[in-house]
Amino acid sequence: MHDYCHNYTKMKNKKYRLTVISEILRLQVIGNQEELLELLKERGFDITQATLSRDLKALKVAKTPLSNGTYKYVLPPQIKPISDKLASQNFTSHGAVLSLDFSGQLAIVKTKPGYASAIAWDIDNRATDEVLGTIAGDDTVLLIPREGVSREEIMKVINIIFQERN
Amino acid sequence: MHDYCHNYTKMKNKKYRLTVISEILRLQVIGNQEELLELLKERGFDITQATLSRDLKALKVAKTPLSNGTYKYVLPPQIKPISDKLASQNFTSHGAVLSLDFSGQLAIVKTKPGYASAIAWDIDNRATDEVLGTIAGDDTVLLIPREGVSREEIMKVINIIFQERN
DNA sequence: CGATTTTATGAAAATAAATGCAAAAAACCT
DNA sequence: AGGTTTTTTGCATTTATTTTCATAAAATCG
Repeated sequence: MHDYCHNYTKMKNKKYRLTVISEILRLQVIGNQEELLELLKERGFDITQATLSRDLKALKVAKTPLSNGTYKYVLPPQIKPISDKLASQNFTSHGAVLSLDFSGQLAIVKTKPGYASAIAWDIDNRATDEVLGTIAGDDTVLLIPREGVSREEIMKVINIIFQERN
Repeated sequence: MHDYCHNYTKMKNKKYRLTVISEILRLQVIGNQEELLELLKERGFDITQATLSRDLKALKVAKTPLSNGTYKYVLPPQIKPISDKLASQNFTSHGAVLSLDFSGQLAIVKTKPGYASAIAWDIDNRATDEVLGTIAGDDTVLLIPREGVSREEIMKVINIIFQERN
């Protein structure tokens, strides 16, 4: 049985908290974690600096120097979400990607004829963390994984990007 | 009285040092100041971490989390006045080269969209000693270093060829 | 050149941030 | 529900970064 009595004052939902953190950072200049911690407390999030540090890491928030000699935590540039909507709008779900194979440190993506450039573009834009770069022919994409990224990780991300609908 | 005996090995010029720091950060992943300090020492800059902290602040270098769980110091986005662009004769100083990374024995040069072929041509022609060949996509150049050529050497030559003017 | 002001730097101290580890909470099964 | 696994968190501590303060070096000026 589900618990209908969600206690919002005490809510410890990480996802929600991350959202709130993003909002705060978008609207005001935060120079250190203590400061942000204070604002979060005001909003009912009773966490420690350790957790906040992890949250900021998860959000990929960077600490950057300002011209006035202070610092500011800044959100990463908006990343295109890998949403179902997006996925269903381009060929990603049209089966343009035929196969993925590996040879040494390189990966080869075979596509339908003519699709390689388009597929490569998708990969470049949506797997920036895992992929160093791509080079497209007509029906083949050469994919260079970032050093230290495993084959599994590449497979996973390619799967996510080009997942078939059922 | 002026001192004519400038000791270059011990050169403590801030401006130059900042340039070198920028170069390093542009080309490799630095996760903390100690690490960078070490690289600077190798290059003859004998400074303390305190100074480096100030340097990074001056350069507005941000510390940002990576998806692999580590951190990276990143330079602020390059702001190029249009007048500079007009004044330049070739891509070399247009900032068409965005990044240089390595994976195994290969190097990947990311460029502005459409620039890859041109950049590849420049590399082919000006780094014949270090580079065996290149393959260009749209915004990615796959660079195959000559056997025995180190990453450092590649970084160096790419830096020389595509150095930004101030 | 001296005197004065500005800038750069190191050493040490103060802050800030990251993390190992254990425990608590939540999510997942049968 | 009861057992199991995964995720989240706090605490304590480590590690990293920033800053203060004193001094040295460089630039400025009369």
